[in-house]
Amino acid sequence: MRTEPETFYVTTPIYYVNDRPHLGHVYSTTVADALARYHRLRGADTFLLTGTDEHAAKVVTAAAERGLGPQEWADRNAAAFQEAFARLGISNDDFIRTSEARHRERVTEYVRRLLDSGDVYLGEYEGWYDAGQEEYVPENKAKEYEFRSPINGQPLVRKSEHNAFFRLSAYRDRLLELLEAGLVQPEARRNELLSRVREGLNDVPVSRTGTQGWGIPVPGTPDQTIYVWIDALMNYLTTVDTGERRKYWPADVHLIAKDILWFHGVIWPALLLALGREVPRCVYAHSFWIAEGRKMSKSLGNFVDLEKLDEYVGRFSLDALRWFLLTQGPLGTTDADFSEAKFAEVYNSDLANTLGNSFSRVSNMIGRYFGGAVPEPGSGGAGELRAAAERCIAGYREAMRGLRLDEAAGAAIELVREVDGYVERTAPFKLARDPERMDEVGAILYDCAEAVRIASLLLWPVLPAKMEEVWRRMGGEEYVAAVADRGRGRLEEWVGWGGLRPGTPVAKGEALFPRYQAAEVS
RNA sequence: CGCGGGGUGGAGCAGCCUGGUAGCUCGUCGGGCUCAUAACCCGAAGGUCGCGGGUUCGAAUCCCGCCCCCGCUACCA
Repeated sequence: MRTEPETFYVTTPIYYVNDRPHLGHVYSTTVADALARYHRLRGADTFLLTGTDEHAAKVVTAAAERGLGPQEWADRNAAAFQEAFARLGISNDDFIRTSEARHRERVTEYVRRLLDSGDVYLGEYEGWYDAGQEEYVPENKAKEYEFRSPINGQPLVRKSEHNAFFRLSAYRDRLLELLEAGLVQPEARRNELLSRVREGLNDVPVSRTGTQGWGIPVPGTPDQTIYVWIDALMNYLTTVDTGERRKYWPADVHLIAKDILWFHGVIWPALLLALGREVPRCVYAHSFWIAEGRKMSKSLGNFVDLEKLDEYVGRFSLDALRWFLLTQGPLGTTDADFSEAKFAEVYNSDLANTLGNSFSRVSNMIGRYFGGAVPEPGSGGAGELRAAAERCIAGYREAMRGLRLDEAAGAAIELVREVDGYVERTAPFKLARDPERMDEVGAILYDCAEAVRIASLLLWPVLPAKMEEVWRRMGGEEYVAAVADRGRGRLEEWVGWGGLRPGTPVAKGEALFPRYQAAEVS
């Protein structure tokens, strides 16, 4: 027996505070939320972290354009993320902002330690500088653009400055070991990093100058600021590096998108090695959403923004949005398309026709034939639905272990489909015409209701509000109470066959997911 | 240039590592049922598995070459 409860720590990227929240942010965060909910449901001591990355140089300029100080501007935008996530029911346990004292203090401490150990050293950085953009252009990119600014075509100049460097090169072999052991997922992403790391690693500059006081100073070298990326990565550790929370480290999953894989799969683990801290168990990089078949970009102006998402929530419900994101999203290596037609199709097929309708027909029959109370199970022992439930639970568990949320949801919905097939084959509505056979009808409906109950538990991480509604309608107040306010459940015990008590009142209620009829265009 | 991923019925995907009936969801067509949200159940049509070679008794699967799309590589999760 365990004495300490098992912990589960999952993070989202911290979001660039100059951005307005959009589908990408919502997706990463929703995936992390569903994972966190699953682990809470099964009883793990879970910590879900999200937040904002605020020390970029462009924050200063964006703020200045609006006549604000960087902190003020960051405050406003961070609030927009917090509000958005609250409205979307995200169950984060904390929200870290890199401009907060708790973060700044610990980052300073980590960097001081790295300076002491020699993993960070002062040196000279020389490279191709784009004066117009006030930034260095990487060697290969500079070459590609024939040593002219990719933005305005002006010649790049050779420039050098004093910088702090991180001795990344020293960690090549240990990084390879970690990657080979499966640190990064999915496999395709891991292979990308493996081949790049095998080619060799350079030490990387980890400080900047001229940040106008915005950022975290390098200890002992106050004219230097810690490079925003390094500062940002450390959030995952700073937030839980306290007496109370240290039990959560190392993180079980850093959930990210593929564009920031290099920092999370290589630089961050190396920094942790240098700090003598454990590395995360998994860095999971998902792919991107495209919108209506086209890449989302600022130039096309086709970002699926919060307003658009709110519109979907209004039309289909928040859980429906979660369902679409989590079952159709780009968790794997290919990008996924966010399209209205696809959304409506998936909604009707999975949620209205299968899940909602199945709950509806089962609860209706219990109402009609048994006065709305769960009948007695059959004496001959549960039949095929029990076997189906056990199979689906096993598939679900396995999928969750591999972070395959779509597959986990699929396993749960499969159980609901089994209920439909079972009702069709056994036809309780026909048997019920014969008063002699009501025991038989009861046995069938008990199994159906029990399978629905089990499916609702499995589906909760993805569809929390709607499944809680199901629980309220069929005597699951215990579950509702347990998971309220980030509470923990006992999934393994709850999904055991026979948990549903005969006599429990079952209410049919309003349709859980009303069928969606697209507006007719004539 | 290089490295990585992908190309499978109308759509979206699985299968490929560990060769041997091409599977799932949706859509289409036909039938059934009536407890249910015009839902549910059964059946059918529809695929030269990007192209060309090769290995093999046998290739979607292994090997070689080629074509196209995507990522690393403005902006972006």
